[in-house]
Amino acid sequence: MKSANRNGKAAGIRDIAKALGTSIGTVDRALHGRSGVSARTKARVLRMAEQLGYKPNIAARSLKLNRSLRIAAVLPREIAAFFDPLREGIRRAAEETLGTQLTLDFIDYPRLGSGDRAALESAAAKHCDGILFVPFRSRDLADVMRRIATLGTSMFCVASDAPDSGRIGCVTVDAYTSGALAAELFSHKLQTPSRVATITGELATFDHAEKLRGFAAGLAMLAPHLTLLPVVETHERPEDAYRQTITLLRSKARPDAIYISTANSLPVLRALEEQKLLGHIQVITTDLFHELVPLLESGKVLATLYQRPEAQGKLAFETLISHLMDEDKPVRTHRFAPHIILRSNLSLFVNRLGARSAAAST
Amino acid sequence: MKSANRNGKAAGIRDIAKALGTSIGTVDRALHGRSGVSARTKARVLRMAEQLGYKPNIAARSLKLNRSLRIAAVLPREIAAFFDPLREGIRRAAEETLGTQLTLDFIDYPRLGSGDRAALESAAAKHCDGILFVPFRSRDLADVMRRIATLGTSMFCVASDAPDSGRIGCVTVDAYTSGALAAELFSHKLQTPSRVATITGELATFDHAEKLRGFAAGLAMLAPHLTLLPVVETHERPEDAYRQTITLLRSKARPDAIYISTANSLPVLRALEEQKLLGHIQVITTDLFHELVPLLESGKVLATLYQRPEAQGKLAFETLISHLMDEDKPVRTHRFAPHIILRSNLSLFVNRLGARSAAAST
DNA sequence: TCCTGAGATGTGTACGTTAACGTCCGCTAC
DNA sequence: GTAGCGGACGTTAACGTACACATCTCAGGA
Repeated sequence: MKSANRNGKAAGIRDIAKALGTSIGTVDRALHGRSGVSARTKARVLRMAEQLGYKPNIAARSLKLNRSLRIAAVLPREIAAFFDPLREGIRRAAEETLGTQLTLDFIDYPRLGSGDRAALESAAAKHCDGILFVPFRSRDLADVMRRIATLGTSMFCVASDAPDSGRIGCVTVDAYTSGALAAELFSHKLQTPSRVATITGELATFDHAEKLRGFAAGLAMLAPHLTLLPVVETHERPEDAYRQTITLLRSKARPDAIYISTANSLPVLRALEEQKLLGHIQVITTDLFHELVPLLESGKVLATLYQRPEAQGKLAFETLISHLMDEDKPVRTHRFAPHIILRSNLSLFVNRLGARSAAAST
Repeated sequence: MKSANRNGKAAGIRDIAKALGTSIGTVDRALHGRSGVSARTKARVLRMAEQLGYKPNIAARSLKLNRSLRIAAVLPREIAAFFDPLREGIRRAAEETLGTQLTLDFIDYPRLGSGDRAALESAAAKHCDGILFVPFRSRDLADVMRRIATLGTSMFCVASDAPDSGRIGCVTVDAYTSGALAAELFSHKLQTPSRVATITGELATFDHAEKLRGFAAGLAMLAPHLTLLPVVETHERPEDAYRQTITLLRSKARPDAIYISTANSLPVLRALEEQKLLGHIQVITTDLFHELVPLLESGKVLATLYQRPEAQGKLAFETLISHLMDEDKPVRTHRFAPHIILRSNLSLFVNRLGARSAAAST
């Protein structure tokens, strides 16, 4: 409305200078709070800028500054169903980033908990401006993280948080809520007294512990008729997960429902299928991948809590970049609401897996 | 990786020229497919560009081109709980838009179906490059839309679709899925034969009809034990909604569950409360606003299907802009997955309402 | 009185791209 | 033979900003 004053063109720094009969150098100094301007002149410039509705031209600025940023994304290859889309989200966000010449390196390591430290070190050796990574077993990594942070690299967490590690921010699903949602869904579906079990990855990972906390709290509040069995911790090892599930299913206190709070749910589902219990035990899983689709379609899995890896990657990257471009801008840590995927809305999410569908089938 | 070849700086148009011993003018013509370059030279330029990993500097381009776009967002004031955040999403997206000097006009009209045509005309009179708006009763508006579109203004739909209206794209929640989700949630909660009712706004609005189609299909597929009562159409008039609900609740075939597929659910909820049926009849609503919060917290409303107005606004704006900046880029129409809000994840969404909370209470 | 230094202000260049304009050259029609 | 023309290419001036540098002013000490 008022931003264009005279002729429809937006006011620039030289318009301010002209209006004040001063030079663009002075205006520049005043606007940026640099030294070398008298208080009086500075005030006049700021007032005139306000009056003309001055908005800096970001294109011109970033052309002039011509910054270059180097970002590394240190992520595990496994679980691909989660980390591939997360990488894709980062890649897409990077590609849409304007105003800076940026180099994005993906540094992969085999699995969560295996090679992450080394990968982090090698990323640090490249002297990046920022590193995106997953703080699995956060306490073990906190020292490395803090060291890298003091070297001037901004550390940013995705997929799990690591409080008190020198990280400048993080983007995760709200883990507590994930757990609570699973509990609430069970509370609606199971209307008679039942036993529910939880199978998790690594309790030393902040977000996994949070999920279980949320689940237990949700059960306590919404479903007093549901009994929570002791947690099963798989440490993300498929064989362990399978064996522990078999043991669980053969135990006297066999659960009527299972909440799998890690994306590594396949071994558990395999055990359930082999014991012919799929469809008889209510199951809520975490995240989405192709093997899960038919199970959701047939109702053998009640729901899955989708952690929106692509959206996480995108937002994490954008937040990190925005911090690097503008140091004093406060960095928020974002907590995503997980998507509840049921049969009815499954198709909307399967489309996103589509691209990889062909690749997976070869 | 390979994008920076010699010294770490990315290759520019003049690097290509230098490498080829030609001029930047020629390179520019070749890269943009303009006339005035021989086929041979053009091929050499393109090859060298590829080889050097040339990426155009968008900052420089947009600085030079210095385009200015004028966008109008034609939206109703009612229902504020939906359209205020939608506006906010548009505003925020506009503010983050780089590379163009844009003017964004918000043109408001009282209510859906009341003043929308006039508002649309007044927006068209401003000769905008693009218009964002809500095609309520799409068939009635199709002729206006087509006419404006032929005048060179790109029409873009939010919140509902209007197929075959000359619109260049749209962003909505997947309405069919919304309805199907409501049905699925009821199918889990109501495990004995029951009657379910639907209360909608305007069946002539594409998305409202779709929701009911999805709801009916979901019931048929997942819950044969649930009987669907005839639809109640409120035309978004609060008094009608209230009266019709009272009639419904007093009828012999009183429903055990109600799906309200319009954001205008307050009159219905008031009727339910007055009849002391809140908590006894399962209710699923659409969208989120402050009055709904205590009802969800207490379990009197089972769930609400959140249409993510802010995200819709943001994406709609971004898609429209991206089309206006780059004509030949194909415009996708986006279908959002609605968020299922239950008690457990309510807090994550209430935070977004927070800012308006204070304003609403004054 | 002149010199010095510091603070205040003006000037000019560069960032990479675009597009208007200028130049060269070979061809054709007279 | 030459004027006219058009295709192929080179040159250059912007776009708005940031910053290094030049210039100016004025106070204070020698």
